[in-house]
Order: sequence, then structure tokens, then C-alpha cells
Amino acid sequence: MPEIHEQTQARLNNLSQLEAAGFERFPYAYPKTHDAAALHTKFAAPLEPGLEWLEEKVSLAGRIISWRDTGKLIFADLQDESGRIQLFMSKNAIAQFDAAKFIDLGDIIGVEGHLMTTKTGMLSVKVTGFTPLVKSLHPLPSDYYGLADKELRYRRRYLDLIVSPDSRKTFVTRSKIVRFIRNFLDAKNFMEVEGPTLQAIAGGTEAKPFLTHHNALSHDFSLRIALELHLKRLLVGGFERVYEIGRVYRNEGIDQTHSPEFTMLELYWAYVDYEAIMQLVEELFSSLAVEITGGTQIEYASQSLNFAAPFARLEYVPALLKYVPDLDFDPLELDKLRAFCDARYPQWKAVPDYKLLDKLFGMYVEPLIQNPTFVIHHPTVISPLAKPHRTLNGVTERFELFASGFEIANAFSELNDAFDQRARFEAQAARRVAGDDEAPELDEDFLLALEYGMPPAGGLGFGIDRLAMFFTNQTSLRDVLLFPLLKPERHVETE
RNA sequence: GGGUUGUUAGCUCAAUUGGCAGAGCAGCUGACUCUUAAUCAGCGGGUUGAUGGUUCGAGUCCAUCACGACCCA
Repeated sequence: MPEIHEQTQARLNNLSQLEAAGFERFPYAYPKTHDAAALHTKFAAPLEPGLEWLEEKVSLAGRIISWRDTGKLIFADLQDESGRIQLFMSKNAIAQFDAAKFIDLGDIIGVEGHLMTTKTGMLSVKVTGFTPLVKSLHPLPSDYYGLADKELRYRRRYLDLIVSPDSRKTFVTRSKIVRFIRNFLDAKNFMEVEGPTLQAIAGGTEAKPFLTHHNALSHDFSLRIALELHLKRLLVGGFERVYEIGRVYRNEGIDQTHSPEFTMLELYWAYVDYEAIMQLVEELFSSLAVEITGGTQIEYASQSLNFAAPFARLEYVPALLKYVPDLDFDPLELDKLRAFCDARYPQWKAVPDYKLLDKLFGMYVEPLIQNPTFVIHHPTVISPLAKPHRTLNGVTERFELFASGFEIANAFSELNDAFDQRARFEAQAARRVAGDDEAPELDEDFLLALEYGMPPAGGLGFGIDRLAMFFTNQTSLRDVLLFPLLKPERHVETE
């Protein structure tokens, strides 16, 4: 049994006192008529001092986050989802006034009364009756200092949300972003669908999957690492505009831009190519910027980023040639690239040849990109699901949107040549056999679908979380995830 | 995986060279009918993340471990 802390005991005693005064311990409902923000909107400051609107009957419910007892008059602040409002509790207006001293900071209570202003003109609820709804058995973090301990903020997000209005606002904005995207796509006649999260073969990108086991089927499954391959099956099935917003899982490390579980959006649009998707992305992101921030110029990590369409374009291979020092040959000749890198970047000896391209791009080009920019025409070897470029050799009709030095979207004209796709899967499978545990195994089931014929299509994927970082000006992914993955605290065994 | 760094009361933080573990808020008792980080008087509250070591003496030094943060790969 955990020891009962002094402060918890005091609150339990107060709960008993409230019960003795005739209050229920755990009431079932409370009839709210208003919330705090609506009242502040209706009665906007500045207000005259000493007003009293007897006819403005209100009832509110929320958490007590501040309590100033001056004897026969108590001022308290009530916080509900919308905001805060001051309670004015006068002994001669409340029958149960003496029981109010058993209310603790952090308790959730309901109040009824009418509106008034104080001597300083502050809008308050003059309380005529109150109902304790639930007692908080622990003190809240200081309302003044907030919750500074990041670990505690992540582990007990509810406390962070109670005491940090900024944190609460971040998650409200994130929700708005997702809603805006859904409305945007629904207006363009995209259909939202849901693919399986438990998959026999986790494909659609290269990442190490989480493994799990289904008992009744007696088979191991992977958690999905992307949404791609099942959405494409739906194009084969005849849906022409589909999207999914869903959680994907990648068994990799955690840092400021990576989380083992995160939310992706992928969409597929039949009969268009990557140019149409680029226009869609420009329209979506610039209108999203306006929706969330009021304009296309957004502040992120002390830079100003311009999300006004059209976005700049930067070709992948020419960018490498321009920005990688001493690179004076076609980097698609991987043998030469290997020798070049072995001489200059010995730390990459273990990096497979084809990944050197992205290593160089990440080192020399990505950090240069601040304003939203389409990087286009990625090499085929790093784009196993993208259609070859219709005129350029060795590259695909692909683009990635970068901003502030990192990727925020990835899209291409989708490969629908089943033979080409099979060859690229075989190359991945060969790497898997050679020990690359991020390379997926050959997905025969998906190839069969492609063999029935997938219409030409453009596809797009982006991480909702990283997008939320941009539009809430957060530099850590954890701060836009309500419950970021943390290692469980190890409690010392008592026996 | 490597480097740096953090963990002290419910919360936010102190603690000099290794020398009695402290403050503010929160809590408890009392006062107070216009406060808003309310104020005033008094009182409690600690396995200094864990384990071991050095030492007359460890929050402080050393080792290992746990959980974070930041930087790098």
C-alpha cells in the first residue's frame, strides 16, 4: 500500500468534511449554462466597478486554480476548457459558505450565481451556491511557475494541460490543423479510408517495423510503417481519390524530429501526375498557413518562412553537383560515388552505396533550405515506389517539400508498372537478405494487385506531427505529441 | 551507439572548499468582506533518483545502475 502523503490526507479530511456538510462525494452531473470565455466575450473589459447583473444567472463548472480567502469573502479562479473566470464568494450570499473552506486548490466544482464586477471592475461570478464535483487528492503544480520538469510534462500531460495555457493551445491548434486538412480534402472529393495497422509485410517505405504475434492465426505480424501499399490497392479497386490519416510505427530512435509512433497523411489521386500533387500541396499548405496564423508568412524557430504559393523548386542531382564540394561527376554513377565518399567521408564506410546520395544531400543541401521548397526528381535508386521520369534518365517524378532544413512532405507519380515494381522489390529483398533490416521483403500480394492494373496516379504523404511543429512553432516533436513515448519509470520493488 | 548534462519537500529552486539540508508557493492552526503570485502571525513537511565506495564527516568526491534533456553519429 502506498503511504498516504500529508497533503493527500489533508484533502481526504476536507472531503469528509464536505460530505458531513451534506455534499455528495462523487456527483454524477452538473448543469452548466455557460463557460468562462463566453462570459468574457459578452462582458468585455473595461467594465465599470461595482456593477451587478442580477438577471444574468449563470452556472459554470471547472477546476479551482487560485484561492484567496480574506475571511468572510473569498476570491477564487475557476478554470474550464475555455478559460478562467473569477469567483466572488461572499458569506452573506452563500448558505453553505462555511463549507467552502474545505475546497482545495485543484478541486473541480460547479457554481451558480450571477455576474458582477469587483471594485477594480473585474468581471466575476457572484456565487450563490456551489457543488463540489470531485476532490483533487494531490496539490497541483504551481500555477505561477508552471511545470518546468519536461519529463513530468510528458509523463503527466494532464498536469501540463492544467497549468500551461501555451501547451493547451498547441494541442488545440494541432486539432485544428487535422480538421482543416480533412475539410480541404473532403471538399475536393477525396474519400477517407482506413487501412490495416497489422500487416503481414510492412512496406511502403524503408524502416524497421515493430513485430507482434496474433495467437488465433498463429502468425507474426508487423505494425505498419506507412499507409502506401494498401491505399494503392484501393486505386486498383476503383476508388479514384482516397486518403488516410493514421498512426504508423517505426522501430527506431527518438529525437527532436523522430518518434516511434507518429501520424501520417497519405493520399492517392488517380489520373494525375506529380505536378498536380505539387499544386495540391501548395494550395493546402498556403491555405493552412492562413487558417492557422492568419497569413502565409509564419514564424518558426526564429526564422520567417514564406508559405505563399508557388514554392521554389530545386532539382536533386543538380543541387548535389552545385553544393557538394569537389563533386564533379554524375553522382548516379554509384561506383564513382562510393570511391569519392570513401576518400572523403570514412565514417560512411558502412553506408550502402545508394544511401550515399541522401547522406550527401542531407549534409550539404537540406540545411540550406529555409523557405518551403520542392526538391524534385530524386534518383530512382532511392525512390522504389516512384515512376521513372518521362524524359530524364535515372531519376523519378518525385518531390519532397523541405522547409527550415527538414522534410515535411514526400510525393510522386506512382509507379504502376508491375514488372518494374517487381524488379525494385527484388533489389530491396536482396538487400534484406544481405542484412539491411530496414529493407522490406518482396510483397507478392501487392504485386498481384498491381498486375490487375493501377491507374496512373499521383500520391502524397506527410507527417501530421512535423506539420504541427511548424504551425505551433515547436522545435521538438514531443511537444506536439500529447503522450510521447517514454521508458516507463521503474518502481523499486518493496518486497 | 558516443559525448555533455540533469535528478534535493507536492511544485519552483538554493545549499561557499566535503562540515547542522534551506527558501518561496502549496499544506496545517489562527486573523481578515474587494483579492488577483492576496496579506499577517505561528506550525509541520526530506531515504537529496537507486546501490556501493572514499572519508572523522558526502546533496557535494568516485563507481555502477535507473529515468530524462541537449549535442553528435
